[in-house]
Amino acid sequence: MPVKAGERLDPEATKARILAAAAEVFTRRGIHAAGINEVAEAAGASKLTIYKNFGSKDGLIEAVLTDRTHRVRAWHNHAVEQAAPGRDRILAVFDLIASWYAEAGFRGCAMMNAATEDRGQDGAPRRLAADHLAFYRDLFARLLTEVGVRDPGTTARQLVVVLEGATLISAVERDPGLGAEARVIVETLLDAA
Amino acid sequence: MPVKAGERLDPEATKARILAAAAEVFTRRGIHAAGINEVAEAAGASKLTIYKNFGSKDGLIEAVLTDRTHRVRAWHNHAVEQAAPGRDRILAVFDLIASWYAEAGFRGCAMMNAATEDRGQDGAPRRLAADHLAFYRDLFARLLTEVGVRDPGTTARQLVVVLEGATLISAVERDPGLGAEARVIVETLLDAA
DNA sequence: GACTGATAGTACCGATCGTTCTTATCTTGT
DNA sequence: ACAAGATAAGAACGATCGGTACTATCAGTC
Repeated sequence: MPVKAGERLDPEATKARILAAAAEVFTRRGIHAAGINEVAEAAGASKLTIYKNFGSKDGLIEAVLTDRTHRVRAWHNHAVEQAAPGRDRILAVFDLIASWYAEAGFRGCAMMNAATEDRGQDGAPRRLAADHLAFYRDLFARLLTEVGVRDPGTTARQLVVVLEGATLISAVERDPGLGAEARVIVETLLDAA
Repeated sequence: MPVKAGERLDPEATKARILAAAAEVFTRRGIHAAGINEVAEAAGASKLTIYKNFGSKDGLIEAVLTDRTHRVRAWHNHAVEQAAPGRDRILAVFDLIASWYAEAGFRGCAMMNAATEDRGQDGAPRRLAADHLAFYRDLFARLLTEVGVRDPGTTARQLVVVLEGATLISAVERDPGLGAEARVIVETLLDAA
């Protein structure tokens, strides 16, 4: 048995490697459908290491989703700061998601997918999905306040509906064109706000 | 072992009973998470009968989704015909889904949920989900043509984005209020179209 | 150079999965 | 009365699941 263990002894790197592999496998195959063995193989890790680091499959799922939502938030915050203040900052969010839809292997929003797979359960996935939606709502509300709309909270919720609707349909139909469509809807809603 | 088999010998009724039970279990627990045993128990049917009627779990899933999309289509077609011609017919669709969100046990759109659970796969769920979206698109396009908007196809796609976005968020957040929110968005889009 | 800690690989466990099969019971048609 | 067909109940099967245990191998430390 050729074994070459202990190759990378940085625990943090190992953990990150498992997280990245799990995110990829969960996205591509679905959380329920993917097994721990599959994640372990994709990560080049043993199941022992996965359970040492994350305790259980649910722990791994929660860690993957938490990591994902933080990355997405940082991603949007950065893109918004890059854009010129005003209406462009709102549209920058939708430009970003339009490019996301066009990525190979795009399968929709990981948080919404996980919450959907869980249906009735009130576990971490649903909580993280709700938090994720709240992030978008707060981000939009802040940007809408900057441009001086009358009711930022209401319009922000509208934009979240458009964002998630376009994301879902783009994933189901494999159509990156939803990004452009969402942008048009958003411009209409901003004009009316 | 008290056994009372052969009680209802109407094969069609048995099939319908299994379909209804499977739809309920799949909705409440998720398609992957629910097992055939669970469906059989909920239906008061044996696994033999399920496999005789539907061949496999995939066959049952496809039958449940097909039945569901046909019911939803009939439901919307009927509601639209009841409403006065014109803009009200479009809003009637969203009034209907608003009441749907408020139903106990609402868990979102069965077709989108099934397609989401399946992720990458190109099986029946994804095809049925795409067909379901196409139905909404065609329905809206027809109603929008009636009210004489400039580009019915484009606006129809926008309304589908709003419908599915509101449905997804309402399911994740357990908030029936998304129905009213969707209606406001739709009115704005109609005003601009 | 022995010790320690992290790891890969793998066998293993009980549970559950989808699926098939057997048996007994019931209804219907003759 | 009896045969035929449908069904419920549930045992059984192989596969796979989440999770654990064991072993061998490596890097770094003393």
